[in-house]
Amino acid sequence: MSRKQGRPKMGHEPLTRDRILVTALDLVDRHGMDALSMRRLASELGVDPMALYHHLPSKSAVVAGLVERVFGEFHVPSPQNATWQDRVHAVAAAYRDLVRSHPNLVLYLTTDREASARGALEGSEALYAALAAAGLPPRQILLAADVVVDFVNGYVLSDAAGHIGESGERAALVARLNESPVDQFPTIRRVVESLTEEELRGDFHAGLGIILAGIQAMQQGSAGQL
Amino acid sequence: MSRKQGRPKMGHEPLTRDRILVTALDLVDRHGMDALSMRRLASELGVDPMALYHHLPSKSAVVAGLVERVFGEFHVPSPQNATWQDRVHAVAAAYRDLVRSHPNLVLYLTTDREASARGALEGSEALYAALAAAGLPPRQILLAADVVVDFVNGYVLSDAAGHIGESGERAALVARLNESPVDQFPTIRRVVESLTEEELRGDFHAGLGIILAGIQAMQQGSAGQL
DNA sequence: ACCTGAACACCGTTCAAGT
DNA sequence: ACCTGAACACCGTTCAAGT
Repeated sequence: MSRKQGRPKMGHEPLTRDRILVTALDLVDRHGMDALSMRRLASELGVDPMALYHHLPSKSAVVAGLVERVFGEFHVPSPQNATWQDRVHAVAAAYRDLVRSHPNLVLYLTTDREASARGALEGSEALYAALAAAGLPPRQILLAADVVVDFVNGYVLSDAAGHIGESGERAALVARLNESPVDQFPTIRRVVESLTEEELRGDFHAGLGIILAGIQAMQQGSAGQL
Repeated sequence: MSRKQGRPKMGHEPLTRDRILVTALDLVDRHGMDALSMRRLASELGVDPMALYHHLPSKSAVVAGLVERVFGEFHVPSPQNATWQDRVHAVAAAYRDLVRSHPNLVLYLTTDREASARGALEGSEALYAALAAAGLPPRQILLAADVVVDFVNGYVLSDAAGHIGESGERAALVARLNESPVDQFPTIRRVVESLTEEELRGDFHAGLGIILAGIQAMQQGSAGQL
């Protein structure tokens, strides 16, 4: 009688928005965004596709719900006795790890402002507070925070794209480099050839460190003008 | 007899990969990614949907072709008598403008390494050369370039998302801030309330300036260690 | 070689109907 | 109130057939 394998669930537990989103997130984590369809999601829940529409108005609402849920898991660290630099590193790393835990959702996590706003506020507050502790005036806090956020979003996007496509971070670029005439792109060639595999890897905290040094330079520059 | 309005084209000019991509890019620029389907693209060209498959193997090949085409238009500026900082600003701004000219494609432009690799090489060479001119050793060139690239990608993504969704850059965040209890997010509140509308806007070159200051600090720090 | 048309296996969503 | 089932207007892609 059972049309599907071992699932003991008989469809008894009531369908809820939450149960739908949990299943959808699992589906996306396991099989990617392309696997997320209302029909497949419904069949995963053992339910008629149209039943979903009583809890979520559309597919895009499902995706927004996923982003919201994931950002709900974003618990911002606030290390004690830490420099403002360490606090920025901690928030940024927590965000990077959050996105890494759902790499198939990265495009939506970094892009859907509306759905991520609630969770993003907590991260922003921690970031702004760290920059305020560094002694920056409001306008510089805003500028500095934007740089950090844009960098981190760019990083996680490139990080996740590397995981989704099988090629390592720089593989596609190096492949094209090797296809090109040897007299082209001399600087890239020199850099790539003088570094080991290990040194070619990106470094999140090193990159962030450059930005924090720049923030410090900006702050000291403007303090000098006072 | 004519089923469509005014189009004088009779389907005479032969279907080519290039003609397909030009039409596809126009479709995406005008109506967004969702409007790009093989069937609609074919009807735009006055042709049977399956005709497309003789020139491009799949829809994803069409999208990759678009990315490739757009990056083909990426002509990297190399200003004369410019500081290395100005050269980085120029390359970054050219890339930003390129993406801005096709905002509906931003997700694919920033994400599809494979299709963008050819065009990205020219930008990278200019960037690496500028950083080499700044006196950085290879490993630092790589790290610094990654920071610049990740920042710029994060920026254009957020910039384009602002244009696609109608809300201005920070609108969603401020909206949620106003919905929240007034004792929450004190630092964000203080920053947002002390700035004018104008000062709340992001600033691409200011952000990039912070990063360049950080690069300079890193370089001087390591030079001091020699 | 290039284009067509029917067909297959999917989509998201609306609407009327069931309990 | 919540779920169902048929139906509509789409998809991408395969395959056999036309010229």
